[in-house]
Amino acid sequence: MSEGESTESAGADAHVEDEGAAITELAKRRGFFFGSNEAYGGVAGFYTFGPQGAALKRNVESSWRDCFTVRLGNEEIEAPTIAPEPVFEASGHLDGFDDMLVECPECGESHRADHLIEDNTDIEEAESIPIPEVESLIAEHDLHCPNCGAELSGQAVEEFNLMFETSIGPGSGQPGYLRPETAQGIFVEFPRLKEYARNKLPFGVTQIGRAYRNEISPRKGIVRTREFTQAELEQFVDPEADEPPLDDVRDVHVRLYPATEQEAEDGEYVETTVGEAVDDGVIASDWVGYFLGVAQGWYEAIGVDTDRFRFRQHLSGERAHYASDCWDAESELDGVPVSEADGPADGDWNEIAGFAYRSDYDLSKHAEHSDESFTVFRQYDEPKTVDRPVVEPDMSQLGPEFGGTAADIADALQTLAAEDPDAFVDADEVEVEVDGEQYRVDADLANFRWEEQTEAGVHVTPHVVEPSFGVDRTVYTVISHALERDVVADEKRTYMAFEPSVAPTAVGVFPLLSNDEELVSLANEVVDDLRTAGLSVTYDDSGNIGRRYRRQDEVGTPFCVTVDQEGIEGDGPDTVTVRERDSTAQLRIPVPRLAEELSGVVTGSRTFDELRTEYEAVE
RNA sequence: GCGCCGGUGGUCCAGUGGUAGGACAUUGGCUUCCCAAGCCAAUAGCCCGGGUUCGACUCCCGGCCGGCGCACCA
Repeated sequence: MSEGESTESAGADAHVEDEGAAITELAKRRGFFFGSNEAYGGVAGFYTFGPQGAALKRNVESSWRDCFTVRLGNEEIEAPTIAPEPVFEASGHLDGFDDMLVECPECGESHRADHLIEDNTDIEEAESIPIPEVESLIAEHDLHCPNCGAELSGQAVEEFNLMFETSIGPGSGQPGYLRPETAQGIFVEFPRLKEYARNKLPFGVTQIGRAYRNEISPRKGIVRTREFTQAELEQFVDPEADEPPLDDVRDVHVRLYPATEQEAEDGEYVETTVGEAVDDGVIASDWVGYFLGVAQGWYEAIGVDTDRFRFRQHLSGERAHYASDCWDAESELDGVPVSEADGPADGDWNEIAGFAYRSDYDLSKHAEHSDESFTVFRQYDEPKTVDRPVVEPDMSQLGPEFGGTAADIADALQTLAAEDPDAFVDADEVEVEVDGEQYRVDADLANFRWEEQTEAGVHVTPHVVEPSFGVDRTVYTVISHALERDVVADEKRTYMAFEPSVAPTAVGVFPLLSNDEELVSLANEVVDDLRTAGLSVTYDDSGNIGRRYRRQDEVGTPFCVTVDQEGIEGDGPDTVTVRERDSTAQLRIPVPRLAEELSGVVTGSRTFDELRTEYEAVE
């Protein structure tokens, strides 16, 4: 918070004190989300979305789908949440998701054993060392607790895998794991998915689904849980041939926090456009830049406050070794807008999405570990004619001479010809190695020659660009950024300023008087009309009218329809009043027009301000 | 996982070694009302297990849950 700043503006922009507590309280009371299984004491890291929260989340997901699947022309799949062990051996999660913890006997601090070894010895990649060896390494190098200095030698190293393990089938079955990310479900099926894309790059596959991580200590409510929803897009591209439609988002404004600025003393945001950032090399990958632009638009559409939002680049140490560039979308959750912060370090910033250029890492890994091919064939514009070294070993001679190893020797000859064709030229004998043994083969038996071959194209392992969204955190952000307080008719009001398109309920309908049968019956007709039009509608006749408005304000219902006596008098069609949440302004609209007009403002094809020019204001 | 603090109706809190009270919310009635109005009434609670005690929501121990700090967050 900057000094000397005026705090007199107590309007809708004044941010809410202790926002986290306010949201938790509201979430429980109004049914957005709450800790699960409270009847049995609860378990940390699991949350249930109540009626409001589930609807909000559903709308956010559907908006994501519309943006990242439908509008970008991608395909969505739904993979299982459990996969057998080999999948995670290939993906690296079995090793990489393993934490080795050693606890200090004196102060009780837990430390990553592999980090201790890496920090205090010349050993790198200590993560892959087996536990018993790690224990002896700690003793050997006489490692001490970085916190209190106590000796760690002799302490047990505990293994902690962040994946939930299960067994598939009866008895011990085969080991399986709940997926720690949805992405592998797409990568594993790539050989089939590329067929559906008619073997043409680029193409994108999306998935929205649950993922599971057995976090040591889940915190911050819904922001970090053990079961959560991801929305991921895996964009498969030919690294040499494919370019994103960058012009679509070239002018989109973004707030960037590059690694260089994070490392600088007085680092600042770079306020720029996607186009400029890519041109200047601030964003290294044009694909990543493209998706940042698409995402920026989406976040704005679902009501993320751009003044509490940024894209932060991963520092080199944070980045997976195969990822050439990686940016996170981050939202601020403490109620501190960028315009009021002293600098980028201010505020409570949380990762809500990651955008990574993952190269061919994922597909190559699965190609290595499985029997499938994870490539796409790229045809040349014109077939190329090339001279290729060819060997055709004479097996009728090699067989009798080398017995069981003859086939391996033939393979070795093939490899040698491809790698070092000169070894065959003018040679009487060639030497190959099989299982560590050297074999000399008469060059004539190899039948080496140069052959002219026609190549129609190459097999390319696609690179993957991955925008990956945490849905629950996004929902929390939307709630946090929508929370507003103001004063209406001298009464304090709390309301959720959700975008109409994501609001859990679109319209509240009330009869002004609950004991007037005429009003009640028309109100019920209106409810039917609006529901038939596809709107999510709630009916309320309990308590006075102001109370009912406030109930809907608190769950962010953007429009309320009140059926009053005045509207059913006279000769013309019945009319009702429509009240807009944020301004509390009211218009009188004829019932026959109601469904169409409200559908328009809820889906965003019209605005309430447009309606204001067409209909009579109330009061 | 370690440390500190906390856990009382739906929510937010007060309180006591002899089992509890407020505010708001909710429901019904009256009022017939366009922004949490008024009146009457109702529903609803001491996180779990063990110990101490004649008696524990209260004190002690353990667990679970939450907040904060450390660690962790591919």
